[in-house]
Amino acid sequence: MPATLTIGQLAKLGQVNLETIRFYERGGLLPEPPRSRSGYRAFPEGAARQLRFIKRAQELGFSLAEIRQLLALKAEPNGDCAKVCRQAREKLREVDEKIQHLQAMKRALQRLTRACSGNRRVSECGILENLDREEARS
Amino acid sequence: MPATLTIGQLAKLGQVNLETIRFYERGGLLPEPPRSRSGYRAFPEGAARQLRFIKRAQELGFSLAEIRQLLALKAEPNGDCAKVCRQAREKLREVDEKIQHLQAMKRALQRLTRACSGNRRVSECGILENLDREEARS
DNA sequence: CTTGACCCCGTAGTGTAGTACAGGGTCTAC
DNA sequence: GTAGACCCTGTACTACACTACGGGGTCAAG
Repeated sequence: MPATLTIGQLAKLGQVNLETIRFYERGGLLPEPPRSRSGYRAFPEGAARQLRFIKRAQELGFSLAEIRQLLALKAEPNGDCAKVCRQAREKLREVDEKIQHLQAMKRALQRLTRACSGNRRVSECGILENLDREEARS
Repeated sequence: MPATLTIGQLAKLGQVNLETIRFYERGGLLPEPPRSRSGYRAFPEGAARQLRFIKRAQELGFSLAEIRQLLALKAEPNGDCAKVCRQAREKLREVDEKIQHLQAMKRALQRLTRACSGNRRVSECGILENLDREEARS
């Protein structure tokens, strides 16, 4: 087992498309790896860790731009982690906001589905009437 | 006060960009309006209602493609509204799923922010460690 | 020594929902 | 009669995160 990975091996390991690796490299999310004589990328084991970091941060709702920032902070040898914490708290706030918003949508949709008996003609459909009405949604 | 609206008037009334109106027209969300001799669009009052319908459905989480379907159902004179209700219930389910997903993200972020005292160096940052770890998030 | 799997690069396309712009015509008021 | 506000068309651009493709080079097995 070699100490380095080809792009295809890294992609398989990280469960991502091979093009995604190149895309991340172009975007500065993965460092440019050394190359073999023939120009093939030879990723160190650390690349798999970094890829995992990216995927995990994504699952938490961080955009690639934000992940770039996190990686930059991580790379500063003597930086303190306060900025990282601030990022995480800010993201938490954003996620919370999205939840609030979706819950409002959910309540409105519940009202609508209750307004619908399901067997009337569209001309008397409570849902369509609601969306059509002059006033704000009731 | 004329019985018809110019595109600019409709845009102002509906609080959308004028280009959005043309975009909706191209996408079949607003019917092509009659034109003046000089080729200006002359929207009937109903266009403002339809625009409101679109915006309201959007607020509920419907995509433009779904709204196109709703409008088609609405236009069928003798259709029944069961399909509309199914759409609404399906959307409710989707919204609920998104909420679940975001709540999982929220919990994970809360764990992370608790793991961070805020004054350590990045090399000991609980958040970065967590994102970096081999195993699934704890 | 050829076949097939893999890799390279650069460019272009996907989907969603718009937004902007260039290069013109029209309409209203002064 | 001309300035300024409005309208027309078609095309291209935005953001986001990829994904695909064309045209080539490389590498290991048989």
